Amino acid sequence: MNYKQQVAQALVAIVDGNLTEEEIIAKIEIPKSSEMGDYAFPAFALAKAFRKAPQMIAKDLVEQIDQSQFESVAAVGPYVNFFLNKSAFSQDIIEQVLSNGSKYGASDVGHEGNVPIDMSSPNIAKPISMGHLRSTVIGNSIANILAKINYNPIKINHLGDWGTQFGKLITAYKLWGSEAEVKADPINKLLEYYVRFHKEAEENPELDVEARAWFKKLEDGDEEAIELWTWFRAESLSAFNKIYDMLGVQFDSFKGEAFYNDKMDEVVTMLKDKNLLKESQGAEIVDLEKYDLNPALIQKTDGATLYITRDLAAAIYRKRTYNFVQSLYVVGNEQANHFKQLKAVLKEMGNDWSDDMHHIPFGLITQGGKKLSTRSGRVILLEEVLNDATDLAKKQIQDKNPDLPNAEQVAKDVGVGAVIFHDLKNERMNNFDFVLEEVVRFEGETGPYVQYSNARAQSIIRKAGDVTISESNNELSDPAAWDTIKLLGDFPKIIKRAAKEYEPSVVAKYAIHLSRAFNKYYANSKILVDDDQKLARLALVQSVSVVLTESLSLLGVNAPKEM
RNA sequence: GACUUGGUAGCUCAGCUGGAUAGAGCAUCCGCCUUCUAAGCGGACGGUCGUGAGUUCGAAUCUCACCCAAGUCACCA
Repeated sequence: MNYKQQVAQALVAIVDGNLTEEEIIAKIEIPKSSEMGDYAFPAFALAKAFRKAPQMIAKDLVEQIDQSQFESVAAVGPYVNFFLNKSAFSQDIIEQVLSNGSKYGASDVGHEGNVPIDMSSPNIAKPISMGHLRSTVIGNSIANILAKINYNPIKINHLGDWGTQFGKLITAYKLWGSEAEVKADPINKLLEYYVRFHKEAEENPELDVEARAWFKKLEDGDEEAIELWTWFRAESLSAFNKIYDMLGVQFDSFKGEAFYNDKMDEVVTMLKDKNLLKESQGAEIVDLEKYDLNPALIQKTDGATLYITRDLAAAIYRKRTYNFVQSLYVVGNEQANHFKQLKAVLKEMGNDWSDDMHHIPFGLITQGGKKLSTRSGRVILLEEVLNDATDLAKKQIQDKNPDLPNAEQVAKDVGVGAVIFHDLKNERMNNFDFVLEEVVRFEGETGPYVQYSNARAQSIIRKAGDVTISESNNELSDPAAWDTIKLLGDFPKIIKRAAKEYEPSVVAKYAIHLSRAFNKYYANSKILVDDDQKLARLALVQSVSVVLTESLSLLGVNAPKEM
């Protein structure tokens, strides 16, 4: 960054006032390959002013420029290519990494502002699927990234713990369930009752009547209904927590839909007071025509409230409770319209802070090209995927490194890491078709590849034995190490971009690039040879490990020191 | 039909605010473990960047139109 400015300052002195420093900075680009230089200035922009061919301009600029602070400056076609001083740059970057450690790349963009993040949000009595995985790991990673630039993320698991399905569930349980069964295997049993209910209700509509009655009881605070609901919720939650533990994700709040039950009347009243509610086809709506949106349906014909009413109450509650600077919703793209409506209604109510609410959408996971759905039986259970991945990692360890200490834990780190990384490495919006062999792959652009690179770095440091790696005197001029060093320098910029775009894949891609550069480096250059740059090389290896570990940590992936 | 996403190598995807011969991984084929873990490294093969116009010195990138796929479109969440 300072370096780019250096380049711009050197240029601004010799362009005869035709371009400002800012304009030059905007034009400066980074060549595709470092063989072409570290920064490049295309001379096209000066062609008109100088009335000369860009190639000539580039040549002239190189002759006039003060080259003292660069390794070299060269004209290649219409470009002026700048090569940084490798020794000084490597010393600078390595010092920054080693002195800051895991805090390298941190900044104070957020000023500790609160950012509630609505994420994961599974439904009680249903298993956590691959779809929830996306919301969970994307939300978790965004939280980590925002914390890194000093926001205060608040991870909210907006549980689906209310609704007519509980009437069905209670009915089913009373008919076919048993306490012992549920205790033994809560999610699967509850799901089984639920599925059976749907099947039998097709032939026996009486069941639906019964279910509605039970839900009514629940709403009215009937003791037995509440007791069952509380129990189902607790059982489900403890099953969910098992999976969250595997993923290494913690939440700051589990306030779900039920929590907002007594907060919706206020919303409806507010809407009425502001004359926003209109009657339409027997239901109460908010007209959003001026936003080019469909009307928001606030109250059904039977007076019951809907999803959006609950989300309005939740949004208002979050503003009051956290006074957020941003409020995020990590929810699938298929709900894009809903969030537009939600923000529009809040805006209509006079809440300008609705501009600080952002829907963070993500693409669909399909199987065999088809949408997953609980009802059709196309479910991929996250727990099974994580277990399969861990088992495969275990096999891999037996194969490659049978004497590895702590093999169980490493297998978990690698297996689960592979699954999480696979989900985060591509842009959120991409859809992907679930193929187990793809998700738990350990080679190529994968989590384990990054973990392996870090483990190798750690291994080298171990082998170095009793040496003291210092923050200073790390002037590496070796061209073989150059790409790695430059990538280390990019890390702070990468984090800011990931935060701005709410895009963990930026960090994941970076981790792959750094791993690749480092693997290439140590595969061809021996680190542990006794010469005057040995300590500097070790400092670089240590820096790589610090940044890889931190990158993985931002993604929510562990970085074992040995694997 | 309207709106939202997306359409880059056989497959999965990168490509930052338009710029130098369009890059990875997987798959296929070949080479490298007597030297820091081969979960690695190197090489080969492979692309009219959906199509057609336009803006520009210059377009995968910006504008418009069209084609294709997925998703959404008031009483589920």
